[in-house]
Amino acid sequence: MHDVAARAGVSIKTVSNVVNDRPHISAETRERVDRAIAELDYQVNVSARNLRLGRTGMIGLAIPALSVAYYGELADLVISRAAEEGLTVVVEPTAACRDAEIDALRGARRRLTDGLLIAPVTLTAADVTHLSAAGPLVILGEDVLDPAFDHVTMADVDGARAATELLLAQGRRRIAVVGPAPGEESKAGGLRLTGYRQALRAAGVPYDESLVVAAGAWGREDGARAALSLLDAGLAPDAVFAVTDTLALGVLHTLRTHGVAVPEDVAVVGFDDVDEARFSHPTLTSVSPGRAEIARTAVRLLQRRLVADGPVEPVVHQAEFRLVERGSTGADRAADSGE
Amino acid sequence: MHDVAARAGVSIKTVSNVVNDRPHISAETRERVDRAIAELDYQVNVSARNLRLGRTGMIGLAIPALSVAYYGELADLVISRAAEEGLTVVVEPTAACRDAEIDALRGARRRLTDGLLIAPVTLTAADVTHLSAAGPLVILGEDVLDPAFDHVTMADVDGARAATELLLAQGRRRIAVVGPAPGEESKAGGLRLTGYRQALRAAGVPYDESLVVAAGAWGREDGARAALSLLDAGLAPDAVFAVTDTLALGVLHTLRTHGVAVPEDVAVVGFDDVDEARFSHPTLTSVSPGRAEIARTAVRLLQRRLVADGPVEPVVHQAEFRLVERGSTGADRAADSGE
DNA sequence: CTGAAAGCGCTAACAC
DNA sequence: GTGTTAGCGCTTTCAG
Repeated sequence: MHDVAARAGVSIKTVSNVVNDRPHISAETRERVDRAIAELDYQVNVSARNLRLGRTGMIGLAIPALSVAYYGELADLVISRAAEEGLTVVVEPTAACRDAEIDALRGARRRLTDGLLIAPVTLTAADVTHLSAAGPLVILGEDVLDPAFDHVTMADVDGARAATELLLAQGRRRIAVVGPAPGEESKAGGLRLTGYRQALRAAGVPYDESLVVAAGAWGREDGARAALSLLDAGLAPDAVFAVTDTLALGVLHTLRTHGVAVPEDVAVVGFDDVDEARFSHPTLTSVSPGRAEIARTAVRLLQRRLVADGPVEPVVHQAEFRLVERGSTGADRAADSGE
Repeated sequence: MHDVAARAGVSIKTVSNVVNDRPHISAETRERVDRAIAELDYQVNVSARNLRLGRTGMIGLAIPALSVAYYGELADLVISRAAEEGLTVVVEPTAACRDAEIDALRGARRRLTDGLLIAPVTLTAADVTHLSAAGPLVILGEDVLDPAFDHVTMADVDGARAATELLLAQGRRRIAVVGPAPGEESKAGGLRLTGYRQALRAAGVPYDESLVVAAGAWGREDGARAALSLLDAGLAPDAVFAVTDTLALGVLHTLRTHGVAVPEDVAVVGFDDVDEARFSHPTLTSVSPGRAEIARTAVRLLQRRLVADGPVEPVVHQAEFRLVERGSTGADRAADSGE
């Protein structure tokens, strides 16, 4: 910067002003400085600027893993939105592990970033003591852990209700649910089960607990196994609502290998609307949780805290969902793929 | 740090020594400093340290997108290896777009990081002029763009040959290839086609160009479409080698919907060994390119440059592949999933 | 509108 | 073994 100033025949302060696009600089001076910058191939030193400004321009994104389709797609969106705000994202995979989530909250990495976006899987409301570690924070996820923090949630209950209503409208009455673990009322699976029950109640269809199958984890194989247990038990459902797309894809697999026609014999709906749902066989009807809106809102809320002087009123934002109908509920599939 | 020094009754320099684990510090002093650090909840200022040291402790990872399974899985591994080296990763999705790839190489972000790992999709050897932008660099990918840089490649040719040999050993003689675009000899598709041809030649099986089907892009739907064109053309292959798993998954889809039994009528092999291959129907035999080794080696090569004083001799490293046999070539599927 | 000087928090010579 | 001191490159009062 000294060199640039010397070459342009101005003071170092003027160079700084030009670089930071300050007003009150004569066009002629600005041009001279710009030329000097170009000639010397000068680039500002980010570390020095950060030191002086007391911020790093970076935010953390703590999620279970990038290899999980939902989070990989979310990360792409967050990175893109953050870039528009001039922010750089550091991804911290937590492997859905409690220690890693706490570390994201309190660890050294936290000092490296100005703020944190975290999608907690294992943390509970009781862990908010850990969250008290200072610094701007936005929580992504289903349940509101502590209303003292910003939350960006999705419409688990309403989305699940809409999915169930679609099945009911087709005359389906024995609608199985795959995924919810007992006792997880406030997590995604539990909330989505709540939406399902609301739809049943509104339609006057009795709730049959034997049609609810837990799935262990949320992988394809868990869905396949759950569907198998449904078939083996002779429960003869005429529809399945799986609380995630990966589970639904596993369900589709089992139904296919057992000669059950989808959607004729059994309709299937998932949740998440991952890319793979557009290409499965049949294509998968799913609740799109508004990933783009979630990413956008999360970055915006965090940025709001970054630029704020004083304390900021916490916000809970729920993204709008959309039910995307595809082949697994009999929708026209012509637009879905090239087949 | 001043406060810590004051409270511990030592100089600021001693605090620095303790924090950085320097030798020649009496246990007693160290303990006193540690206590003061804990009491004051002191954390080093990363920006200041970086400014002083002239480095940031961060590396970039430029890949097409995290939502693409292969790259999402790779990113998880790179982040984990980098963390072991004390490095923080900044992911830069390029959307397989030329401008974004050049920006990763020359843009402002480059100044923020000490080094860059890039998986170029559009850059060619001619673009090495852009690569000349200073700074440690490791190139991930199939072809060697410029031997002046470190490259971490995978065994495209050998892996494809092994895949083809497996099919030949089963007596398959009409082995279709899905994916290679004409004129991309040095890209992944072309290299994998080369391996296929080597295997045919070694087995004395004539190369039939009509069995090679380009696929446009590398999505599931592209594979489905390519398989359809094979069937429509009445080419009656008894096996398909798809140059990526996503293509292979599309191929499986089409075969299934057309009543072609896999592996009885047609065996299928993919390349990449993405997680989804373990759960498809049937499970997919695939060439595992050694993702873990690629991630490990790439981080190691970059770190080598980061710590080096003078110039470093460039290295080209090819990861070891492994052919993973699954249901789509008739392997025992018992271990693959819970079904 | 531009210049001079101070200092962000840390590390590394160099003395003691 | 430990203390003193001089910057790393930038932004920013405060003068002019």
